[in-house]
Amino acid sequence: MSEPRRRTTRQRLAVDAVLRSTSDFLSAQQVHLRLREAGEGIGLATVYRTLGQMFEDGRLDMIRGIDGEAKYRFCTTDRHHHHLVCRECGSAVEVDLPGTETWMSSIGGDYGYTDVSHTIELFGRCGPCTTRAGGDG
Amino acid sequence: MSEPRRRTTRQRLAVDAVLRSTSDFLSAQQVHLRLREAGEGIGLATVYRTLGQMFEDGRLDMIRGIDGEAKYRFCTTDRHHHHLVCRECGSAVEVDLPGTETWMSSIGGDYGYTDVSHTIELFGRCGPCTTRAGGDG
DNA sequence: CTCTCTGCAAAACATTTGCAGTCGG
DNA sequence: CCGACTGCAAATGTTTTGCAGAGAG
Repeated sequence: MSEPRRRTTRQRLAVDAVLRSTSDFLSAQQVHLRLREAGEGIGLATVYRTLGQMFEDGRLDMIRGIDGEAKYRFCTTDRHHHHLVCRECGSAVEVDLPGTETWMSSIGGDYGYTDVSHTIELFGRCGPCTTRAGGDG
Repeated sequence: MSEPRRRTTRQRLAVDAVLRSTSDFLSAQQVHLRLREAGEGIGLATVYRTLGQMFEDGRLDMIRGIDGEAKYRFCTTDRHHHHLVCRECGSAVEVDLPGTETWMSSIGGDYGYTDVSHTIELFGRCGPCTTRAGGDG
């Protein structure tokens, strides 16, 4: 029942550092690539395992990209919140959707559902990318 | 430019029938399994291709399950809407979230984002499953 | 010393693609 | 007849797992 103790290893610190160095969501593959580029010797499997553990420990936010791959980022707050992610450059901002929690739960109740959770993801084009893209997609 | 003509084949009709026989979201694998069980000779690839085409033609709704796999269901309405899916049995109901479209767009605008789209998925435990599960999760 | 963590490669999965034969219109 | 459709299997790409050795506490 009790979760195993987590050790402080170089690999773990490296993954931690990569996530801290950006505010964007990164997939395990992306984290692994950055680590390799930085000269850190680390296996892909280790990155997957580490990310998964950090997520379970509640230290990371996880969203699913449009293709369904998991992407992670450090939690900025401990409150439940959502993200507005740029479809082009990947930058993301945390957005607060006041009243959503209550609203979603009540809707579930209307249909007789209990233990309702939700996934809300906003995708758009950020200011810089909008300017860059111009009027034609 | 013009999309290719779609032919009426036995396989296509079979996939169509499976989707019509339920109100739940089914993955390509699930559709394939049901077809096989029903004695329909059909390849997995064909199911994937057919489902993909039907989705492109706007005849199916697609959501991503918790594990990230694509699941499809017939569109009941042509309006944009969301789904409340039972985490245990997979049954789903379409829910209308009045004002959400406008709200989401305006939030995107607050952060300088344009062309904002959203993904909202509600997961819960339906009435029957709640009763069945009791107090222990 | 003990037990978690690591790396590598194979495994497990979902989904896509190449190709030659089939069949709808 | 023409070419879209089909099945199969190989190819892809992501994530998980088995196992023996390394290192944290």
